[in-house]
Amino acid sequence: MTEDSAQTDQAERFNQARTAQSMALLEDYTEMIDDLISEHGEARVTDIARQMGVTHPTAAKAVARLKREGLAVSRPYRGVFLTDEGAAMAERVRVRHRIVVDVLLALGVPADAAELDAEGLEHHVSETTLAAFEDFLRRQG
Amino acid sequence: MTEDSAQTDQAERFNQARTAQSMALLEDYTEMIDDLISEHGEARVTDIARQMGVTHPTAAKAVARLKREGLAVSRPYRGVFLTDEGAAMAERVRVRHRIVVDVLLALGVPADAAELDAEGLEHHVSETTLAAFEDFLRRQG
DNA sequence: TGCAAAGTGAAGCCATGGCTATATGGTTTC
DNA sequence: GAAACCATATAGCCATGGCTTCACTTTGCA
Repeated sequence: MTEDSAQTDQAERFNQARTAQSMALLEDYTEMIDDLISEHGEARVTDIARQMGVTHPTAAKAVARLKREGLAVSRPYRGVFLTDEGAAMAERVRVRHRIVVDVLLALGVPADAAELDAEGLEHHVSETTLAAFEDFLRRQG
Repeated sequence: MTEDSAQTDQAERFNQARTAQSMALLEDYTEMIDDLISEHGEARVTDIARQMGVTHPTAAKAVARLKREGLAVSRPYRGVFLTDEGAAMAERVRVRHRIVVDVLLALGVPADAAELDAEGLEHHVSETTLAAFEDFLRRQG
């Protein structure tokens, strides 16, 4: 019984980690689109692709998925724009990224490594952990 | 130029985060196999599958990949065993997992959330960041 | 105004990591 | 020793996220 639920728990952890990485792409793209719109007033598929380090078709496919999920809208040969939901996600992601980087810096991680690792880490930080991070940063001053 | 290299840098970060997750599976499986051998003297595909929360064929496919990468060996209808390289990886993963959990706990993350998030986070912690984590834990006492 | 370059879209390929279903090899038990 | 049951292997399917190639708009400039 104990052993059984222990196994289930661990399997659930793995499963959760796996599904988290499925969200990661959406989060990265929404944040990138938000960045591009802020900086250049629009987000073209080509720009998204270059910034993400992938080819145009790959970016286009990702945009299609964002549209399917209701996070973005676009018209053929026009730029990509975020829905309210997409913009909210981008904002959440940005805040979380900032917090993760700040925590790493506070722990003594060099700035470049902090930025580098944060890109991978941020998608696996739960709400609970994020809240703890914020508390920690507040205590640190 | 500045803008160009900035783009390249960011794209590289994303690429690195993507390849990191390709290692994640290997790491999880080697660690799991190591655990099973320690506890039960052998690692059967069925056990691996149950522990990882996947079906047997999925686990078998993963084991095939481990063998291809030189991390594990197995003979048909016999258990799976780690090579020296695989065992070294398992050990590294175990140590890193422990450190990540300890850091989260030190930051005030609840124990269950720490374990849960560590499963996803650990694969994105670079050597540099890990070293900083260790220093931090030493300073904390 | 028209044409070339650049951006976009569509189709089709590959690898990975899931799954189900089916066949076959081991083991245990009677 | 044979049968039944469990473990393993194999085959084939799906979705995702990369890629290349090719066709078609847009756009900008001569």
